[in-house]
Amino acid sequence: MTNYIDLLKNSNLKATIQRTSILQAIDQAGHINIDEIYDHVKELYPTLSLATIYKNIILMQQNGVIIEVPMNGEKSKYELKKEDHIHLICQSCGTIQDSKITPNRQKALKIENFQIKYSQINLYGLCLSCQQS
Amino acid sequence: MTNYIDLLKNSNLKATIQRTSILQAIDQAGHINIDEIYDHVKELYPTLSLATIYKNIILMQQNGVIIEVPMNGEKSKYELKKEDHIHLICQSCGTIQDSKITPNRQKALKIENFQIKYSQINLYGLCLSCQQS
DNA sequence: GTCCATGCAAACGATTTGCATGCGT
DNA sequence: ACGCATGCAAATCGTTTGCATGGAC
Repeated sequence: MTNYIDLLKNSNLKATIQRTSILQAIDQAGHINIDEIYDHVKELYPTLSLATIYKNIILMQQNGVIIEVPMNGEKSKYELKKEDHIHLICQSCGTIQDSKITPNRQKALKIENFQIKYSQINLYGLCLSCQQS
Repeated sequence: MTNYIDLLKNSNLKATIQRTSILQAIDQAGHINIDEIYDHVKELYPTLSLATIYKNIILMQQNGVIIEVPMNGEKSKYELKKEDHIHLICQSCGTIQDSKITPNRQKALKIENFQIKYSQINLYGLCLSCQQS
């Protein structure tokens, strides 16, 4: 699985144990908010402080290691940076799935007179298992 | 232009002058955050308090009169509820344009095994006039 | 050894709450 | 007249900051 140390060094950040722990928490969860990162990381490093998480989340965003996923009403979640993709958010169970932006989709989203740098697409609804229950 | 009193009554909310002022501020701006609403509304009703805005924003969201537009990094903006649409957000000048979800787009976004209730699509980039400068 | 990162506690700012009064119905 | 809405001030919560110490390079 991903080597968090290299990920940090390649982004010009020192590889501290706090940072690799935060990345691990994000990677394992897929999409996770600050408090959840704190809960997760505290088990491995009980002395890690919330302030450190806040400082590093900002830093890692600036350095392109992670990205913010603003959530309707709730606190933003974070994910490791990867290709642009769509989020499918289940309103019933809360799980978030990723879905690719296919060439077809990309074409459909093209817009005259506006040059797209990146897209942020959240589709809210019901996942398969929640549809069935 | 929209009749804010009816809009409120149809949503089972009392039509107070504070509420119509808030709706007017949102409608005129198109997309606006809490502080901007406050600045705008204070000119018409200097006694209107921030607490009232917060309370009503939550209420009007619950009653489907307005919707939240979560913004990357910044404070959420709000807009009057209307058909699902795409937001084109200029990273240079900050303006937000709306763009329709055409049948073609809708089709491209369809997803197997996920039932979409509503979509939240923000495309970040450069608007025409900022591309030119 | 140097410089940056961490962790604590204090500061700050945004949002929420409780309650007495006012207003829409 | 009734019950909800408002506005103030206080309380609360999330986030940021300053600074002394520790750790990565």
